[in-house]
Amino acid sequence: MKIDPNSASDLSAQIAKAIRDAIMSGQLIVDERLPSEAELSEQFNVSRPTVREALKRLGAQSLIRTQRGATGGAFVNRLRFEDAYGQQITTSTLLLSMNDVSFAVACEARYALERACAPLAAERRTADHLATMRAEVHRQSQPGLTDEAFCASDVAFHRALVDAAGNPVISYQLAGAVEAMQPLMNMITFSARSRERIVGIHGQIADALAAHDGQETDGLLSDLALYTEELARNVMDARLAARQVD
Amino acid sequence: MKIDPNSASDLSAQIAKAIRDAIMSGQLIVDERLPSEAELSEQFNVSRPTVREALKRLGAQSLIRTQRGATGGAFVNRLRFEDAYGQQITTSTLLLSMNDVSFAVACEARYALERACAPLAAERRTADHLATMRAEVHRQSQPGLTDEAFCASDVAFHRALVDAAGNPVISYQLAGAVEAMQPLMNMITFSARSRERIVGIHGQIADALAAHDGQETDGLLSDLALYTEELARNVMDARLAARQVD
DNA sequence: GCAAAACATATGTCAGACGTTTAATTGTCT
DNA sequence: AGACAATTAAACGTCTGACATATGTTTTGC
Repeated sequence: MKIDPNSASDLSAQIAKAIRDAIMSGQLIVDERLPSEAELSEQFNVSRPTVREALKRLGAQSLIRTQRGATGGAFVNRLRFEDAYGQQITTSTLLLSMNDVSFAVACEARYALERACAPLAAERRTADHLATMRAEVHRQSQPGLTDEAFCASDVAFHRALVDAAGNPVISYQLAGAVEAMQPLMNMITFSARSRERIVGIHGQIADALAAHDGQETDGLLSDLALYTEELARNVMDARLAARQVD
Repeated sequence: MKIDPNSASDLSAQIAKAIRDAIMSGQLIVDERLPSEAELSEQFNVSRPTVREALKRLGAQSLIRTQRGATGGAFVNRLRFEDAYGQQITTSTLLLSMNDVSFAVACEARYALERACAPLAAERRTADHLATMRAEVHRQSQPGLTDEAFCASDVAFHRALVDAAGNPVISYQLAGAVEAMQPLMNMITFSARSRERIVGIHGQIADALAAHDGQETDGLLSDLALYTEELARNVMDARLAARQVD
């Protein structure tokens, strides 16, 4: 682990990279303790604040955790799927909001990926997953629900569907696609009729999964995708019309 | 943007969270300049090093960039898909290596998601995508290629397939799933016969995409998934047998 | 009028110090 | 001897103040 003091980039960035590489190449293993900040600053020939900045960078990526106290220090973190979810969602959300990704593109991605786990979910769904989905369907059917609460429940429903596939890698990858859609969905105002239709499809999806029918699930998701895009198109058209009146 | 000095967590973590929330909620927009470090340290009532640690955390997530000099400072970064790829791949790779994810689970996830973009890729593939895939097929068929080079070419082939779907959100989400498989694949020793079979399927996939045949593509990916898992199983069995002889 | 020098501003880095947390050690009392 | 309390030491968390460096702006000099 060495750094180049003459390089253009920041020292703290170089140090962070050196340690990150050591972790990814297996030179540093899970739960291993890094040298103390004082020792690292000696090794790299930099000051302690610089080392600390590097460690904070790694901490932000959940690559290390720090403990205070006598036996404290920085430890290589076992990166858990749950930890990674948050980052994945943050990043996905920002990517969509900062890159003018159209609703259609985001929606296509979400449903394409979600349909990919339909057969697995149909095969492996547990009673727990079904119960979660039924509960969300029930919540969605209650009148007086705000649009935002409706969307949140929608997300919860679809996450249960994805989790039902029983593959943590898939759940992780799709967390971003599903959750990042929520801010976009929140722009839609759901009429009582459109809610009814969506909740109806959700119920049918739960039924299909209960019957272990992957093809039916896939078809229903396809319907839902088409309907969601239609709703979004209507909203956009209405806005465009309103703007032209101004 | 306020922080609680009595909270259990670090001040720098709180400050980072406050700024991150401001970015995600739209209070800070792309390319907007944050107050200088000195100003922030006054606002939050902390020292400059503490502010700097917070900024480094955000920098590690590509949420901000910093510039030195007179008109320098920290700016809200436009998060681009390309920037996010790297983080996505790093995180996915570490998740697989640190959580005892079996080859079968990772493989299932990868092909399930990849098959999801088969119909889109078949519809939208450009001549460019086809050319890239053909070139990789050609490289893979050359004798004398190391196993690692073969795997790298395999990844390049599949990325071209994913990109052919023409949906940046899908490309981003799958970058992790596809690239993170490479270290796992590298553990497999590819015999001449198994390479021949894989390259054959790759060629057929390119043909199917050229013919805009999504269903055929999907079926071929399914075949490839099954064969890859079979290869991995053989490797595992061989290792197990070798260990029992010891 | 224009080029070069000086200036102002902001980040990057350093040095040293003090506070706080935590575990291990030591010491004392029962 | 054993249990509990006090001390100590190690490490991170934070602060202060300073200097170095990069860079845009202004002023100066010709």
